[in-house]
Amino acid sequence: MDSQLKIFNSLTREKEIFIPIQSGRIGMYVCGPTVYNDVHLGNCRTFVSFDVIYRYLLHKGYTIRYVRNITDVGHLLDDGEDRMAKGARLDQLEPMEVAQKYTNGFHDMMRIFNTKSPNIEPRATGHIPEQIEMVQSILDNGLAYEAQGSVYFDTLKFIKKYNSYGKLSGRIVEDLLVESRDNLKNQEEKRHPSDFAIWIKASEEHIMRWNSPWSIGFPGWHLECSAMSTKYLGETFDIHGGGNDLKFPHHENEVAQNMGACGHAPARYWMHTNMLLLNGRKMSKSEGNTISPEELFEGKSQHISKAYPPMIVKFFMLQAHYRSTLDITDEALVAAEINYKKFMEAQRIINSNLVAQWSSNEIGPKDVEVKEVIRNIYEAMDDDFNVPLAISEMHQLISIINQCKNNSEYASQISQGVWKMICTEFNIFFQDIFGIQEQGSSSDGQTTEGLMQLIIELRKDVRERKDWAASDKIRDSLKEIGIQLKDSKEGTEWGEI
RNA sequence: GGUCGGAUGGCCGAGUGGCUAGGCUGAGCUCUGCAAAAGCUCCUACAGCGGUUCGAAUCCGCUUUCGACCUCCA
Repeated sequence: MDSQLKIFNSLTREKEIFIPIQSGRIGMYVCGPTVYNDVHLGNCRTFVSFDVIYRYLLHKGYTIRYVRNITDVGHLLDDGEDRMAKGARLDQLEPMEVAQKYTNGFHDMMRIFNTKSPNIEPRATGHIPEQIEMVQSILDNGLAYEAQGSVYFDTLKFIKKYNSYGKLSGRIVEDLLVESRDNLKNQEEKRHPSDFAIWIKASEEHIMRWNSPWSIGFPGWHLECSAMSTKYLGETFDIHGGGNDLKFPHHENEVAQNMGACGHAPARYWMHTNMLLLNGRKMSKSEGNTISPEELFEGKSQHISKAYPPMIVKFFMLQAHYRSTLDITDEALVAAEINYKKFMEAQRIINSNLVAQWSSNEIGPKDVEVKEVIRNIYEAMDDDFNVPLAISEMHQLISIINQCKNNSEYASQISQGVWKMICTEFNIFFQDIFGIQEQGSSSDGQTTEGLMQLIIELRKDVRERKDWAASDKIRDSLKEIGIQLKDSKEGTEWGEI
């Protein structure tokens, strides 16, 4: 609302007041997935985090261009083989088929987590000319050199010219300069170990290859993001995000490339999400310490006791700040599940007219308290998107909602306007900003609702006759198939367990 | 080894130089035919050792310990 948005900028390691370059407009680039394998949960956490950030910025009224790339080329394996090519060999598919398959899978997962699509989702392979142009610009500026068909970024010259290499990731240039790595391919072509390839000549067996002024080859590791962010957001834009593990070398080199080509850094605010942990360690495809989204959803993992549907997993993720690590434990997931249900129940109360009719026509004594809670939610979000704190304030709101529902006298202490405010703001945050939605039910909603009303009606007759045995049998049987009945003075309600 | 970031109650997790986040679990109570839900109450922690301060979990130093990055990784 009125308070100023603060963002923790990785560049300065401080929270800064966010001021967009162009008033009211934001350009945001987030590093997307490499589509040579199924998405893992860690990716999901990062993209869920940025989704909430994106949604909150939208809610604040900004016009945003949100760009998130798909990396389908250009990353080397340890053995020097292109990732996409390796995937192709394993699956006996065309490289682009592999990319498409996993891109589809990624999109499905983003939909399951109810994240909004970026405005542009560019693919690295679709921007080879732009990348070649950028290589040429860097060469023209004297910050790269060609060696046997490959082009390398000249970190020594870059450091001499700008003295800013290592700023983002906190590297010490002197250390970098003495560093030496011997297991790197084409080491002998480099003038210095810290130089990195921006164009790589393809070996004979390399499948993904494009023509260029230097060789038939493919773009370097970090070039795509530089080229595509520049193309769609301009040479300087507002926010650049990604996982913490991309800080070095990926983002550091990205900055160098942009400065090398355009003369200035690409983004004003760099945001990094922290890692999702499993057993206290980073989830990692290459180390095998992982639990897949599907395993979580289906409960098929040694690490968990039961299945956790996507929205519960998402809610679990939101309970930690994006810059904190989050360790997956069964206990924490159980807590998230209970909380999720609590929120869904509150939403149901809000959407019924019950409380509205009890609220006061005049200013109520509780109004101030409610407004305070709502203000706290906004303040939490404005303070570097503190979602967990915002959620804790929403628990206060839920407590008020529940008391209103239980107690018409309590409800009458809140004015109609403020009750409406509770409803509006709760839905804004829960649905629009956190992007939580009802976990899909297996059966058709309307039919179930009708059947349940009938059963509740019949059971009411039984209860009026004080036939508790029959009444309990209905309730117990329903419970066995996952439906919970709740009796109260106002009647009986039902919900899925 | 270098760089960076953590260490908060049974568990998860915010935050701050003094005004005891929040949630989950556990115990008790209210409501209720009994359940369930909800409400109320209780369990009050900041790794250790020094220092700065009227006052530190919050600032500084050291120690222990964990993690991330330094190599593809969200």
